[in-house]
Formats: sequence, structure tokens, C-alpha cells
Amino acid sequence: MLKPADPHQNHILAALPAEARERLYPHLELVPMPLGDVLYESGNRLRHVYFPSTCIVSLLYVMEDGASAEIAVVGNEGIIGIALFMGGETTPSRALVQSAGHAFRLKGQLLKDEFNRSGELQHLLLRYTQALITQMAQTAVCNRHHSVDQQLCRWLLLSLDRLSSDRLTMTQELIANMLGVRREGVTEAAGKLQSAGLIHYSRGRITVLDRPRLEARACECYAVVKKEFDRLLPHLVDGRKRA
Amino acid sequence: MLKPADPHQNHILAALPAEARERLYPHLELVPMPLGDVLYESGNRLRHVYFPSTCIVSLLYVMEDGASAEIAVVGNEGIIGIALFMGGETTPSRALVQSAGHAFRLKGQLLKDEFNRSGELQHLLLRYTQALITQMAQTAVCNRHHSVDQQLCRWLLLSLDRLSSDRLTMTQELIANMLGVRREGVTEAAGKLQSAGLIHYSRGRITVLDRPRLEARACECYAVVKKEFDRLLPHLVDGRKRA
DNA sequence: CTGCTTCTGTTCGCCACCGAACATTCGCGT
DNA sequence: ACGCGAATGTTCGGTGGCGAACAGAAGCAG
Repeated sequence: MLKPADPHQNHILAALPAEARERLYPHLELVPMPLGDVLYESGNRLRHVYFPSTCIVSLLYVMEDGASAEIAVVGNEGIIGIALFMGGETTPSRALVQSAGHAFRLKGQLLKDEFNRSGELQHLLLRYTQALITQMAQTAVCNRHHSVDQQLCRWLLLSLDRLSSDRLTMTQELIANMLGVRREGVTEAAGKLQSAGLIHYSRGRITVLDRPRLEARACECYAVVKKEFDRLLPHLVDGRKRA
Repeated sequence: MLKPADPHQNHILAALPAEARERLYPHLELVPMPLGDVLYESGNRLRHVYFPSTCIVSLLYVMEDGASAEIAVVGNEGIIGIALFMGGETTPSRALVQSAGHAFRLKGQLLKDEFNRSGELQHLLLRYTQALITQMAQTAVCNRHHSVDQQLCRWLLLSLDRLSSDRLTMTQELIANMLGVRREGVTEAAGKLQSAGLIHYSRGRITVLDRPRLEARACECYAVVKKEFDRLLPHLVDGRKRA
């Protein structure tokens, strides 16, 4: 069902008006995104932006002592490299492929040029950025107030939404890095979810069996973020039809 | 020394080129910002944006159960109401005056019009927004990994930087709300700082006595955010001179 | 099939922070 | 100058997550 090679797989690309599409599509390169690939490192200048089609990318901060925490997750609803059009050129975060797949790559300068035309792409990108801000802010709150159990549910749901699937390929170790907790904590939380029959997992393969109950178990943070994405990017939901 | 009525007190306003200034300054209203004032509530449509001159405003998320956490702090380096030009019109957060003072208020539409001219103001606002994103992301990481002691230091420093002063008017109860921790936790952390001779406080009045040691005690989060603000908004540091 | 690596499960002591309850002290208003 | 409310100080048991160490189990390579 997934057609990674179709730019419309990415909601932002799909929502572009015809002229913008004609300008940009010829420059899009479909690139494979292997698990663990680092798209950019903290402070590095960005050469390209990426529009995920079938992959998921995590934005995470890595601290001096090596501890890390995910601050947002980007899938086919978004773009990697907002610092380019925001004007900063770099950010202090790392972008890491969290779920393998494909993405469309575009030279940074081309994106900036199109952004500066102040057309639909600019509006799309700014609204997307606002949604991303919401996700980061909610992550901050969630880190402060919620248990690992709740955060795991939130994280699974956010990731699944970006894959249009009920399965993830992801070890508990990696999830722990994303959440910024110990691997054992994830094992325990995931164990509870499995015995409750909400998910099934085995050696890096996670399947969601009962999504409604998973949502019920997540903290409000998931719903807040989802609602805000839907509000800010409504036409992207069925962007293909607008094409 | 502080001249709240001078728009140049705000770094963004100060950095505007002459033409933009001529368009906007006549519409600026100096308004008092009393402690505890709520500039906007989660989900409310914004009518105005605010350019703080001598006040500090906290952006915070309030959860269903009443728990809260600050996600960013805005002073005279910034603006309240980025959702207006980002296109979302609202955000799920609350803006609360954390330190009384004054700000310049501008009708939302006027700001949007000026933003859409794609001139210097647009660049300034986007870069400021990126700096704000950094602050939120760092808050998320800090909430995950650092102790209340460290976070208190970070918070004091961020606040002081926005007041150009070594004194704050702020009870421990309010600080606790901002940090999303218990008041007792703040009492304890502040007590340590006081016995170490780094600060002095008494009934809502906090004075920093030894800033270098306070910085040494803060987590890296403070430095990361400060560095990023300086990098993204360098000309704002002495915006007055550019006028 | 064998052995090795990777992933997952489990345990233990430890500590920061929580929630609640209560004591104290300061300073403002009248 | 007195009294009340707000701000700060202190204590206690409880607990969620940490750090470390190790044991089983599932898949892959040869």
C-alpha cells in the first residue's frame, strides 16, 4: 500500500499548489533512510531538507554526559530542517532515523528560495512549525509530570500515527534512548502493556493489538498534540485529494 | 536606568529598520503588566501581540489536573504571540506575567501585515521563534534529566538575563509553579543556594550575590539556550546602537 | 547444530522527589 | 504596635525511577 516513491506520500509536498510543485518536484531526490542514520548533528550546517515518505525521524538532544531525550518526532506529515527557513541554519539537536524507510531530499537553497516567495509553502511550513512547537512543549510537560508507562503509550501512538501502520520495528533500548529513561523502565512498562493485551512485542517488533485502550492509558499529552496537528494542518489529512 | 516607555527597550522593536518603525511605532501602546496577569489563555484567539520592555512573561502549560510547567520565558528580547504570524492564531499554552513591568501592545492584524511584507521584521521574528524553540526543547531535556537544584539555577539565570538586574520579585511558590515542582523542593534548593552565599532571598525578593558560582551550579541547559539566543539574535544585543 | 550476539527479564539498594501536615516568621494594613 | 495572612521552614513515610549486575531467550552466522 505504501508507495515510498510518490512525493504525495508526504503531506506537505502533497498540499503544494501546482506551480510550486512544478518548481520543486524535479529537484526532489528519493533517498533511503536506514535505521540509525543521523541526518544532521547538533550545530552542523544543514545542506538539505528531508520530506519523509515512509520513515520516521526523531529530533533529540544529546547532553554532555551522553544522556539524551527526544524532543519531537517527524514523519510523513512534516519536514526535517526547519532551521533552514527559520533563518538559524543550524540547531543544537540531532536528527536520527528512528524507523527505516524513504524520504525526499531537497537542496536547502531551493527550499529557502521557495519559502521566500511567500506562497503556500511558506504558510504550510510555518503552520507545521507551530505544530512542532506544540509537540516540543508537550514533551517538556510530559517529562515533568508523567510516568514512564504513560509516556511509552504516548510515544507508541505518536510513532504509529506517522507510519499508518500497527507495527513498529524498534527495540526497547532505542525507545529508552528516545524517552530519556533506562531500558529496564521500558521493559517493565512494555511488559505491563503486553500482559494487559494491548500490544505484542518480540525482539524489536512491536504490534499494537488494542489501540483504544492504549490511548486510554496514555497521558493527555498525546491527545493535545494530535488535536493541534489536526487543527493546524487539516487539509494535509487528505492532501492527495487536493492534488 | 530602565525606561519602560522607550520602545527601544525591546530588542525586536529596536532592531527594526526605519521604514518598519515608522509604520509600527505609532500603533504601539504602552501597557502596564501586573504580576499574575494572564495575557492569553490556552486556545484563546490572540487579539494583540506584546513586546515586553521591563516585564517577564512565562509561557506555561496547565494540565487537566491543574499541574503546570513553564515551557519558555519571554522578556525584552522577544515577543508574546508568535502563533499569530505562524498562522495558528492560538496555542494550547497560557501566557502569564511572571515579573511585573511594562510592555508594548500591538494589534495582531498590524503585526501580521508587517510580517507579510517579508522584510526585516519577518526575519527577526522567525529567528526569535527559532531561539524560543531551542528554549522549549532544552526545557524538555532539563525536565527529564536534571535536579531541582540545577533547574532552579537555570531558571534564575534565564529570568535575570531578561531583567538586566540582579534582583527578582518572586515567591518560591510561584517558582515552583513555573518549574512544575513542589514548593518545598524550591525552598530546599533555594536554602542551599542561600547558605552557600550565592543568593539572598526574603519573602518574595531574591537577590543574586554571586552570579559566576550560580552559573557553575546550573546545568548546561542555561548555557545552551543563552548561546543560541546570542547566535540567532546577535544584533539585538545592542539594538539601541543600530537605531 | 552450535555458538555468539542481541534483546529482554529480573533483582537489589539507593535517592530525589512527592504528598501531606504542621510550625514558624515576616511584613503589611489599620 | 498588633494581628493576620502570606511566605518560608521542617518533618515523615511512600514511591518511581536510577545504576549496576546478571540471567534467560531468541535469532543469526558459520
